[in-house]
Amino acid sequence: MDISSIDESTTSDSISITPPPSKSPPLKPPPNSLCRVGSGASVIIDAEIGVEAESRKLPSSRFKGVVPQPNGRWGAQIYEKHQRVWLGTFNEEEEAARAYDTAAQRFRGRDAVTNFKPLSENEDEVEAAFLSTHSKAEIVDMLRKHTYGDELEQSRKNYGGKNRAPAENGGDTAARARGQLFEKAVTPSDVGKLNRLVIPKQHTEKHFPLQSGNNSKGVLLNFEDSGGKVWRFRYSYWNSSQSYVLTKGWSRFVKEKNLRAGDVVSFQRSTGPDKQLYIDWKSRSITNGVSGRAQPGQMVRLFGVNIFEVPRNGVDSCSGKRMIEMEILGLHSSKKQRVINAL
DNA sequence: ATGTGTGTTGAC
DNA sequence: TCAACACACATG
Repeated sequence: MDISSIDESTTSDSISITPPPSKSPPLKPPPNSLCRVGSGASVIIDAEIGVEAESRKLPSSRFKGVVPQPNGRWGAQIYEKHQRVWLGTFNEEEEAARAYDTAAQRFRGRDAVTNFKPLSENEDEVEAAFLSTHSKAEIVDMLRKHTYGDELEQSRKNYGGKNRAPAENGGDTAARARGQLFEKAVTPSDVGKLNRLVIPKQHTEKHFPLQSGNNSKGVLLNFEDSGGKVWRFRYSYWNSSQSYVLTKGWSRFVKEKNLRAGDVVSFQRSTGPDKQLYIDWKSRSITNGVSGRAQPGQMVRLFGVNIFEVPRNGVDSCSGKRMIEMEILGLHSSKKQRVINAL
């Protein structure tokens, strides 16, 4: 694997790569003259003569960036700077072709020559935004893991406002990229004296590793918050209530973040090879003007510097950031609260 | 044992 | 830049 060598230069700047002058995308698949029979060794049938010829030769793909594999599957690859970037292997030739298309658009811009791509140009804005907010390495990683479609879908769902994270600058976002696992609006008991957070069952089964027989005492999970602070929670199953819960460590989080019933905690997991877990939170509804909290449109200032503008359109992903900004500035939690109340 | 994806080469 | 080919080596 050589993803690490992918350099990151064309991200937020407008596409400067010019398409090949003589070609006009999209590439249309040529007539189906080759038949792939079964899997493994290829058999090429000459349709004209009707003679079946055994051949060790692998069938060429009709698609750009797609190469046959010895076992009948298909590989996708793209070249950049004298180097091949492997995009993974796929069961279907078309699947590999789509992977190439995606990579081509990320590597070479919207006008890149592709196999299918410009078929649906309407909803492409979201995908274009998605591509531009992920590094090449991340996109390649998704393609190789066959998770690109899911990630894109996630991003569509989260596409509520314009407060998307800014594009990466040095290609360093590979370690930061994360996919949303789930969110929960915390209940009064989640932030009360029970010192636990109930994780909705459908989410635990989908996202969290605990298997009932496996670990009755639960496991310790590390979550990183937006300020880079790591929180360790015990994650376990409570037979009494038949629920999955975060216990030890949770109350400290509630206290430091000053979580209140109705606030939303969200969990993410790194999309990269490391499976780092992340936790973040946002206020229930800033527009409701919960006492002691910032109002919409208000500029949060600290030491004379504008650090955060409270969004006017209700809850969004930035609403917890004042805490984080203060953490960066090294304030203790008690002081943080005082600063907030003073705002 | 199987399959992936890299090393390599030569054409375009 | 690109795909064809062979096969080292990763994977289970």
